[in-house]
Amino acid sequence: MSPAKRSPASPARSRSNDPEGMRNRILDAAFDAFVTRGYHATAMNDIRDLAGVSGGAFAHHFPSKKQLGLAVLKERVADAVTQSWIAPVQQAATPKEGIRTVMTAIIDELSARAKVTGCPLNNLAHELSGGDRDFQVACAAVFDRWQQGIAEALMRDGTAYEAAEAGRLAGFVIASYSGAMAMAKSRQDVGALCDCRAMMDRMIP
Amino acid sequence: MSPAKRSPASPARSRSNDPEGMRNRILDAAFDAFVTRGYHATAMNDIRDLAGVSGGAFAHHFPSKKQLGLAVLKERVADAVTQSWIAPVQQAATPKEGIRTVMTAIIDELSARAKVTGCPLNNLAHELSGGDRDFQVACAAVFDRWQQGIAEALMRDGTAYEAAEAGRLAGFVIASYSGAMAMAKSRQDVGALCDCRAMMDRMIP
DNA sequence: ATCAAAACAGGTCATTTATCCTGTTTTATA
DNA sequence: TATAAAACAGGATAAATGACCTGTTTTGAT
Repeated sequence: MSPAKRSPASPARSRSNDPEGMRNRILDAAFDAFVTRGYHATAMNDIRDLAGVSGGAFAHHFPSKKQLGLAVLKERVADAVTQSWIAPVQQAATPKEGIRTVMTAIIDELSARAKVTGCPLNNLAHELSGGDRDFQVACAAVFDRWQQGIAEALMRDGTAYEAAEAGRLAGFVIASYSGAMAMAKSRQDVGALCDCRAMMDRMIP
Repeated sequence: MSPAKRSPASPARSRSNDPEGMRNRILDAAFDAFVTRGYHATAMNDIRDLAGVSGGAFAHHFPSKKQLGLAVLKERVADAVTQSWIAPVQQAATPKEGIRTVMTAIIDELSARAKVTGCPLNNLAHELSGGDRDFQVACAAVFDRWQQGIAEALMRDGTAYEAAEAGRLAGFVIASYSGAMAMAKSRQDVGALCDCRAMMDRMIP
C-alpha cells in the first residue's frame, strides 16, 4: 500500500474517536447557549459552530433539537442545581446557614460578572414547560429533586420538621429565590436577590 | 358613474376603517400567543391568522415583531398586572387580606382551567429580558410598577412600614409568587401556589 | 483478518420565518 | 372637491432554520 493512502486532506494527524467527549462538548455549548440566549433563539448552527463539531457528528449524537434540549435539561441543568444548591445546603452546618451561603455565593458571582443571566432551570422551564409535554416533565423533575434536596436538609437539622412542613418550606425557599432571580435578570441588578436573602434569614427558624 | 364601480370582489359591503380596533385585535391575539406559546415559538403568521387581519394591515400597525412584542408588554402585560394584582391589593381592606384574595383568585381560576399557563410577565421576561435591551427595560418597568403598587398598599396599612421595608416586603411577595407560579407551570399543579399563599399568611404581619 | 456497527465529515434540501412590496380604499384636511 | 396621508389588501422574497443524506473512517466483536 502506498504511504499517502490514509487522509486526503490532513496527512499526519490520525483521528481518534472520543464519542463521550464530543457529546460533552456539544452539551456544554448547548447548555450555555440555551440558558443565556434561550432555546428557540438559538439555532442548531450556532451550537454546532460553538462546539466546533461537524454536522455529521452533531446529527449522530443529537438527531433532533428536542433531544438535545432534553439532554441539556437532564444532564446539565439538573447537575447545575445539584452543585450550586442541593449539595452546598446539605453539607452546611445548618440548612439556614447553607441557604444563606448559597445565596451569597450566587450574588457575589453575579456581581463579579457583567450580566445577570438568570437561573438555568427557570429560564428553560418558562420557555419550554408550557409547550411540549416532555420538556414540562423534565423541568418538573428538576424542580422536584431541588425541593426534595432542600427539604431533606431541613429535616436533618436540629429544628425538627415534619416531612410535609419541610417540603412546603423548601418549596417556598426555591420559589422565592427563583422569583427574585427573575427580577434580578429583568433589572440587571442583584438587589432583589439581596432582599430575598434578608427575608429568608427572618423566615427560616 | 356605473353602480358596480366600487369593490370588484364584495359588491355590497363597504369597508369602514377602525384602526384602533384592528390594532387591539392584533394585540389581543399576540398577547395570548406570546404568553401561552412563547415569543419565539409564535410566528407572525400565527398571530395574523388568529387576529384575522391581512398582511398589509398587520405590517401597517406593527412593522416588526419586536415592536409588537414591546407593545404587548407595555399595553397588555402591564395592564394584566395592574388588574390582577395591584388594583385588588390596593382596594382590599388590608394588604395582607388583598394578597391572600388575589392568590386565591388566581389559584381558583387555574384550577377551573385545564392548563397552567404561568404568569404573563414572568413568561415573557424570562424569554426576552436576557437578549434584547429594549425588552429587558420594558420587563423591568412592569416589575417596578408591580412592586411599587404593592409597597404603597403596605404603607397605607395601619401597620406602619418604612418605605424601604415596604419595598423589600413587596418585592419578596412578588418574587415568591412568581417562583411559585413557575413551579406550578412546570408541574401543571397549583400546589406550589397554595403553599406560597400559606407561607405569606405567616410572613406578612 | 472480517465484518458490522458506531463515529464522523461535509454538504444539501424543504420548510418556515419575518419582512417587504405594489396596489387599492378610506379618511382627514384645506 | 382636491389632495395627501393613513389604513388596508394580498402576495412575494430573501434569509435562516432544522433535518437529512451520502460517503469515509474508526472501533469492537468474531
